[in-house]
Amino acid sequence: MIRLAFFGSPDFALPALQKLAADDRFQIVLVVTQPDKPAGRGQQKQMLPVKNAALDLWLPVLDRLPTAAELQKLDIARIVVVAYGRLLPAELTDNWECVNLHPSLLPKYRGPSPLQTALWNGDEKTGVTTLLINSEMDAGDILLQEEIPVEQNMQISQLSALCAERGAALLVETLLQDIQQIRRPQEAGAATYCRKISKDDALIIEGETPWQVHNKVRALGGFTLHKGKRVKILETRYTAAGLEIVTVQPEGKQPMAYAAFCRGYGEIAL
RNA sequence: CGCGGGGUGGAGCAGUCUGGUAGCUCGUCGGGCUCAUAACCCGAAGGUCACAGGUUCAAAUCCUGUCCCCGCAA
Repeated sequence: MIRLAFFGSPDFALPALQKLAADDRFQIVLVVTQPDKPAGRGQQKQMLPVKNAALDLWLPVLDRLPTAAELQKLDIARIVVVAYGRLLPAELTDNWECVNLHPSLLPKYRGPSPLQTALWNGDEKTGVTTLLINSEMDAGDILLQEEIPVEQNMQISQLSALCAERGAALLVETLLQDIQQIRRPQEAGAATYCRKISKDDALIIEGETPWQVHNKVRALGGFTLHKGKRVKILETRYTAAGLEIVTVQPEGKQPMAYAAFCRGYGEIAL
């Protein structure tokens, strides 16, 4: 049984956590996650998805970074990192093999928003990569990689769920390999980076082509201003005929079909 | 106590400030026109105006309380 520490925070990390926890070739001896944050309407403190899931699985949870000394006592073989949310300190990466799951075809899209960026750019394929963590973000040696095709009308939620699932399987496979045997360095010159997404990126700008609008909507959840109100464009469909708005949500209102929206508010000019 | 919007026939909205017996664009049903239609014309059904209490001759509308939904932000 391979003893592991699992670092992760958001939904994307859940399939990996659950798969590893359910597999009796592995034993998760510690789950490390980000501390609870005030979130949502009302600013109540809320547990992050991984913390929640870990508690459900009766796994020990730590919501701060452990020191090397603390980890030493647990006698772990490896650290597994899936969307933890911050860089690991050198005292951890130097002393353990830290296996990270990254949802892109590295060295393409190093950084915090590979899935969104791939959709935003309208890429036809993306993928999942397992790699060793070093001191530079997403730049460590690649272990295993798998391509995933991206359909034209795929939404970020679907792509994310798909990559999380495939990634979890890839992670299991990786952890059973002889890591020193399969590691190969990234082609540094081919590296591209994606940046952190901000809410303003989702604003649909005048002059964008239908294809650009579509990609923005499915990647970031587009919004526009209509008669002074903010309107989210939740779903669009892109076909040979052009761009079709499917679902929309005005601020303070329930999501609604675009046809229904038009009855009350009039058509959106893009 | 983070900021804010909203709950009106099946859908989306107007009406609320300046109380006076419910309206618009659709949908549904019936009829008509047409070679035909998601087009056009005529007609019909369908609403406890979120809930409770209060003010008033009179409340969707003003006051108080409750429930529910949502946007921002983080």
